[in-house]
Amino acid sequence: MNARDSSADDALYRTRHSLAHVLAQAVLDMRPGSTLGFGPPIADGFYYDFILTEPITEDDFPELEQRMRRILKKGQRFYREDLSVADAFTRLDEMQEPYKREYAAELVDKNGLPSLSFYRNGPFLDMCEGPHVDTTRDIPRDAFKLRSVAGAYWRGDADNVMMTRIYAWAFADKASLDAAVSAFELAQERDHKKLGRELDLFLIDDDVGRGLPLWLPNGTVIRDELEKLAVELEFKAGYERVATPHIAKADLYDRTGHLAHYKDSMYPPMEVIEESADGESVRETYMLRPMNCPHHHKIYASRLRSYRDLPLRLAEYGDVYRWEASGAVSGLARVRGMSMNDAHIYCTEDQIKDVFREVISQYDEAYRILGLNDYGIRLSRWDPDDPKGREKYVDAAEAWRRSERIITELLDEMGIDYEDAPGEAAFYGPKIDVQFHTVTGRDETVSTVQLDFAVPPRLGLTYIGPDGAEHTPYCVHRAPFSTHERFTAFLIEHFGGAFPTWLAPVQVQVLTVSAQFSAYAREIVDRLRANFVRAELASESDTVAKKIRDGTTRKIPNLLIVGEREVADRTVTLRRYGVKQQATMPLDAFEAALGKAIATRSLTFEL
RNA sequence: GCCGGAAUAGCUCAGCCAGGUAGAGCAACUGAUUCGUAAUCAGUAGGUCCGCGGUUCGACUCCGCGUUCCGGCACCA
Repeated sequence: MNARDSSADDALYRTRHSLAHVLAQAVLDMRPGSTLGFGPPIADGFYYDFILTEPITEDDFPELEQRMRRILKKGQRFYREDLSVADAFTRLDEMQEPYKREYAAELVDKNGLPSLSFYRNGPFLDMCEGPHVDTTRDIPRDAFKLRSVAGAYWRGDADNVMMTRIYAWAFADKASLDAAVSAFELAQERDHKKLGRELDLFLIDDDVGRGLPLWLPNGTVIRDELEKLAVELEFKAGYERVATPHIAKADLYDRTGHLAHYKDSMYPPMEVIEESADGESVRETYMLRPMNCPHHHKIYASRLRSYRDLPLRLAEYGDVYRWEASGAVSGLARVRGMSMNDAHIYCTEDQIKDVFREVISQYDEAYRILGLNDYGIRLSRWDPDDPKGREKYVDAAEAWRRSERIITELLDEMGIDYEDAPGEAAFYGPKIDVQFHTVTGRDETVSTVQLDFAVPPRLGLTYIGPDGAEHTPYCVHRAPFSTHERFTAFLIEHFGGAFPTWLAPVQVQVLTVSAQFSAYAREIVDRLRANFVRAELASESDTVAKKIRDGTTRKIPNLLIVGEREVADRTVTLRRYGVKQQATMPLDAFEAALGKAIATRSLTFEL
């Protein structure tokens, strides 16, 4: 069911898959009359979906686990049985498993299977491909743990019934289970919502609205530093910055096609009525913009463009608003108002590959600076067979094939490994998504490069070619730093809140051993601040131990301790976050090293 | 949006199951302390127990509705 299942024969797969059956048996025992969905192994365990007669909550887990262990103890043997299609259907009807029955019919229809396999262990019977362990005694009783209960649509389709999914961890032995559970708990500590509160980075206030974060001073520093970096990288690559308003007339989004595809996830229209000079009232409809491209397109279209002007690169950290589904909104990761690291590159078809190369190398540079390397590339393509395709994609088969071919060739030429993802394209064209594996165990799209063949012609964008005739440019959309919101959420978790000096809200905190040294401490702070270092003086009335504890809790990267010795020698004692060993050095040397670490955006701070 | 769970001081949480109108630690504030490496001491203040309704002599506690958050699913230009 996913890529990880290729090792279908290995023992752990069989253990997890068999445990799913054991869970189902225990659930049916506890909730007789419930019906089954799917119950596959997954990366760290397994789940099983049910329609339950009575809800199950996490409070039921101890009892459920106990029932499972009892089943394991019994040593139920797994028996496989292959039934003809007709017999299989009859049996599924007898079992009163309508969802399994539906799936069986589809397997037979689509794949033309001549027979279907069933597995029985003890009283439990399930239509299933296998393989399984020999007996439930082969499964370690202390290497699984129920994790959570969740809702999930049957077959992943929101038009279907909602089932109850029970997730569990399962491993080959207790040590692996314990390791996975404690890794999970550790990851919870890095949750950006938790760290965002603890480090005073942002807040979300009900009176302002769901999904509309307010950036606090500390968080704003991170935003500003990221934006500064983005602007530098873009400047070097020949981008020109523009600034455009947060709203536009609804008609514009009608012409681009955004309304047709995304109306439901836009804030509703604002109607205004104005009186014109001749006394007529003129009604106009405005919308909060859900993306910046139409505004940039209008800048492109504001004058006649020659092929000599291309590629033309327009960049803006643009604020956009999207009516994200209530259940999707979460912290900074998914919001309704966001600031996007946007740019649109207008180019000819011949230039597409070069533009992509340039953008990809910019991504490499950005990731290198931030020390990000745990990611994969996904080629997000059109899916011509998608039953909902008419709503999801522009209808232009030839243009889809053409643009996808260009990008596929490019990826191959660059020797980039990618995951092919039909059905993940934007409505206006294919894209390359950078999928990060986050420390909290999720996969998420952080950056993206998109090839848009559809919107420029709709807005009548043209350039004059060498042949003297009008042509339509392509538009490449790119956002290496995603939105400030999502990217910061990602970085908070990546760094666990302990940002490198150049990104840290407070870069240096100076602590005195006692208040009698505060003149020197203040001098240091003033000197650093004069050089735009975010330095501050720690509270005077606390003990040294307390000040160190506070600075460490706030994850300030550099604590400077000054006392009698430092004042006498004009030195500072540097205590780096997470580094046991301190170093005492001349103030000048510290300033020079710090200045260099900040200027080069160093992750480590070499002394 | 859907399924399930939760909401008590700025934060972390106890009290609620068995109704009798709130408690701790940290943070904050005030004072004392001036200290060499992860919590100095004392005091003060801080709560429409998410909101609205219902049951009850009486509701933080029970019930209903709503809001927000969390875990997932769906969605993600």
